[in-house]
Amino acid sequence: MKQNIPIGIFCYTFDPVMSKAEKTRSYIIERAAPVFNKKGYAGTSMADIMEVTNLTKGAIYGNFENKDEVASEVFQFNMKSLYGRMKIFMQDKHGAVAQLQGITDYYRTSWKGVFERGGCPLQNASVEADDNLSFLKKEVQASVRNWARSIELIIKGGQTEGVVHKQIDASEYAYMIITILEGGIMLGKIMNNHALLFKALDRIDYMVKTEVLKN
Amino acid sequence: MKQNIPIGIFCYTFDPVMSKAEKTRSYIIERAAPVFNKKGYAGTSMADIMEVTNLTKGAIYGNFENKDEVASEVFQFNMKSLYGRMKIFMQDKHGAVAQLQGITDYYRTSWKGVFERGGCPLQNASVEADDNLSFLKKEVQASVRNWARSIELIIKGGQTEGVVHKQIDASEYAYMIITILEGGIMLGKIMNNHALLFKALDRIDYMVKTEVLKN
Amino acid sequence: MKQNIPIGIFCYTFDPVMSKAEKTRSYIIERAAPVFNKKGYAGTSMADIMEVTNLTKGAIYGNFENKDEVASEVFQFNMKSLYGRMKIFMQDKHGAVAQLQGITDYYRTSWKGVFERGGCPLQNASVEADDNLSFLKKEVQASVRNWARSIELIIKGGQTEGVVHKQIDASEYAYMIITILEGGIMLGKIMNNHALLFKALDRIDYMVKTEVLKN
Amino acid sequence: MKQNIPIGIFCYTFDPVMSKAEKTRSYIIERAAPVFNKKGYAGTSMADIMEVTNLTKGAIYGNFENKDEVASEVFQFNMKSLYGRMKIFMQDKHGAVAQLQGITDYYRTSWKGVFERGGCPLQNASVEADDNLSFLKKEVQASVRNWARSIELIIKGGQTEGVVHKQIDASEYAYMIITILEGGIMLGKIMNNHALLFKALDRIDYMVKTEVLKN
DNA sequence: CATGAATGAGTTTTCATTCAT
DNA sequence: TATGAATGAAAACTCATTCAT
Repeated sequence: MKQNIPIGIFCYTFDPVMSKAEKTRSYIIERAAPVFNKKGYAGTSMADIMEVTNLTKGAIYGNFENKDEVASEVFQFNMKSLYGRMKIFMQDKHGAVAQLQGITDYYRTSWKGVFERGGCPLQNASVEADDNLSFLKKEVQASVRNWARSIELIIKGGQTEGVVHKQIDASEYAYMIITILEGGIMLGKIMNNHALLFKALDRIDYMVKTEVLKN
Repeated sequence: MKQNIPIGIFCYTFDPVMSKAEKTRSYIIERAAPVFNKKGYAGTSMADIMEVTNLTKGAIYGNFENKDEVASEVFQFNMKSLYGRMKIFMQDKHGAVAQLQGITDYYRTSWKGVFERGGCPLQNASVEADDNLSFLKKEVQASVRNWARSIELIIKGGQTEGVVHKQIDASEYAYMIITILEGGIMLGKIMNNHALLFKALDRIDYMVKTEVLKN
Repeated sequence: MKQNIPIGIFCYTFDPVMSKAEKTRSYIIERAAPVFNKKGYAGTSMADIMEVTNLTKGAIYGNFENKDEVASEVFQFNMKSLYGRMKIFMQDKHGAVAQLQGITDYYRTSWKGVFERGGCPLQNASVEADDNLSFLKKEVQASVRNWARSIELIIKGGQTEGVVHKQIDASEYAYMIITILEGGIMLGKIMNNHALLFKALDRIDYMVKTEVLKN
Repeated sequence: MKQNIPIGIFCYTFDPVMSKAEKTRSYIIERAAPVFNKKGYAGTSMADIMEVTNLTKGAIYGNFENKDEVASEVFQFNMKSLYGRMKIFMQDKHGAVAQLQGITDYYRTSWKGVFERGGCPLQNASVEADDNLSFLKKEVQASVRNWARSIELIIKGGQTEGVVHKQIDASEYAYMIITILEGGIMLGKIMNNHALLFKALDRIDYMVKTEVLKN
C-alpha cells in the first residue's frame, strides 16, 4: 500500500539530504515526541506510536531496535527542541544579563505551548526514570549537566564581561535557576495555573538581578 | 494458604478498632505505597501489588474496586505519611519561624529516606497525572492546595504573632516554598546528589529569613 | 464463559486428588504432547496449544511460566508415556531374556501408534535440542541415560541369573540397543515403511540372542 | 552497500562458468547450510540467512522463491557435501570391502566436523520433516533411497567380484548400515560422546565382516 | 471475605514476504 | 537483479479484571 507520510507544518528534522530511512526515523521521533512527553514511557504503547505516525509495527521496528530506543531518541529530540526554542530567545541578546533574561522570557512567552506538549521533557523523564529506567536516567543526567553547564558559561561570560560578581559560584546559580524553573513548571502545570510558573520566573529574574548581576 | 500479614514496626494505619477488612485495606495500601511511588501508576501492575503484599487477586479486588482506587488511596497514604513525618519536625516548635524552619529541617534530616521511598509523592503523581490520569490529577491538586494552605497559615500566624511582615502575600510565599522544594527534590534525586536539594533548602531558608521574617 | 475440559478416553494423568490447577496443567501437557512431538519445539506455537486444549492464553500462562516449561513438561510426559507403554510388554515377563524381548515386542506391536504420535520423543527432542535448546538437551541426556541404565540393569540381572554372558559390557549393549532402535524408527518413519523398523528390531533380537544370551 | 562475498577456501559450488545469479544462489546456499542444519527449518529465519550471507532481503528473494526453496536447496547441498566428503574416503579404494570400510572410516575421521556442522543433514531433515514439511519429506526420502542404493551397488559389486556372499540381500544391508549409523550419530551427538558413534561404526564394520563378506 | 483459575484484550517483538526504486 | 522500507499476520507473553467455589 502506498504510504503517505503527513509531514507537519513546523518541522525541525527533515532535510533533503536524508535517506528515506532517516526521514522515517525522524518522522517517527517527531510524531512520538509529544506522546511520550504526555503519557510517559510506561504509559505509551507501540500502538500509540503506530496510531500517531500512521505506520505499521514493521515500519517502526525497521527503524528502531525497540521501545527503549524510540523513547531515548524522543527524549533527545524533545530536549533539542526545547533548547532550539529557548535559544531563539537568547541568541540575539548581547551580554550575560540579556541571555539569562532570555530563559525566563522564553517561558513567559511560550508556557502555553510547553504545557500543551506535556510540560518539561527533562522533568517528565527525570521523574519517571529516576527509580526505574536506567537507560533513560543516564541521558537525563547528561541533559541536566549540559543545560546547567550552558547557563554556567553565560554567567562566567558575565564575569569576564564584568557585569557579574566575580565571587559567585556560576555552577551553583545555574542549578538554582533550573531548580526554581522546574518547580515552577511542575506547580503551574498540575494546578492549571501559569501564574505559579510566572512567580517562579519572577523569582529567578529577581535572584539574578540582586545576587548575580552587579547593580 | 495461610496468610501471615507481617505488620511493620512503625505503622501509621493500623489500630485495634479496625475491622478485618479495614486492616487488609490499610495493609495493602501501606505495602503498595513505595511501589507506586517508585514505579508510577502505569509502571505498577496488580501483580506487583500481589507480590509485595503476599495476597491474592481476590483479596485485593475484594478491598478495592480497581487499580485506580488502589493508586488513589496509595497517593493519599503517601501524602499523609509525608505530612506525618514532616509534622514531627514542625509540631513542637513555637512560632512561625521555627515551624517554617521545620520543613527544611525535615528534608535535611530525612532526604535519604525520602529518596529511597521514591521521592516526593506529590511530584511523582503530579508529573504522571497532569496529562493522563484525571482521577489522580484532582487529588494531587487538592494536596497541593492543602499543603500550600497549611504553610500559608503558618505565615499568617507569624503575621498575627508580629514576626512576619504584614504586607507579604502568605499564599504566594507558601507556593514559592513548595516550588523551590520540588525543584530541589527533582534535581537532587535524578543527579544522585543531595547537595542540589540542600542548596534549594538553603535558598528557602534564606528567602524566609530575608523576605518573610522581620529583621 | 463456562469451561468444559474434554478429557480423553485414555487418560494417564488425571486422578481425583489433583487440585484444579494440577488437573489443568496435566490436561495441557497431555493435549500438547503429540503436537510438540510432531511439530517440534520451534514449530509449535502457543496458539497451537490453545487450539488443541480449547484454553485461553491466560489459562496456559497461569499454569506454565513460558513455552520452555510446557515443552519441558511435555517431553517428560512423552517419555513417561513411552516407558509406561513399553513396560506393559516387559513387566510380566520372567528373566532378562523375556524382558529384553519386550522392548522389541512393544515396537512390533505398537509401531503404528508410535508413528501417529509423531515418533520417538527422545529422537525428536534430541535432534532439535542438540545444537539449539540447552534446557531440553539436558533433559534428553538424562532420559537417554535413564533408559540405557534400565536396559543395563536387565542385562546385569541376566548375568546374575546366569543367562547372560558374564564378560559382556552391559552398558555398551544397552546403548547399542537404543542406537539400532532409534535408527530404525527414523528410517521407518521417514520412509513410511515399518519394515525398516522391523529389520532393526530383528537385528536387536539377533544381537541379543547371539551375543548377550548364553546359547 | 558494497557487497564482498567472502568465498571459502574449500568451495564446492563455485565455478567460473557460473552466471552472477548462479553464484549468488550458490553462495547463499553454502552459507545457509550449517544454519539450517543446526537450527532446523522452523528455527531458522530469513533474517538468520541475511546475517550469515551479509545479503539483503531482495538478494535472497531475488534468487529463491521463498524459505521453502532455500531450505530445499540447502538440504540438497548438505547431502551433496556429505557425499562428497564421504566419497573421498571411498573412491580410491579397490573393491567392495574397502569401499564399505570407507563409510565408517569417514565418520571415524570426520565426526568432529560432522557434529560441528550440526550433525547428519538426513537425520535433521528427516526428524523435522516427517510429520510437518511435506516438501522436504519427499526429498529426504529420495536421499535415503539414493544413499541406500549406492551402498547396495557396492555390495552387489562385491557379489560380482566374489567377495560378498551371493545370497545376502544387498538392499537390506544397505539400509541396516544407515540405520545403525544414524542411531550412532544421534546418540553420540546428544550425549556429547563420540564413543557412542564409534561403537555404532564398530558394529557396522563387524556386521559387514561377519555377515556380508566372505571370510 | 478470600481464593486462584480463567478470561481476553493488550503488550512488545519477530516473521516471511512484497514492492517501489 | 539488488535494495531496503514497509507490510501485516503471528509470535511469546502480560495485564486488569471476573467469578465459581
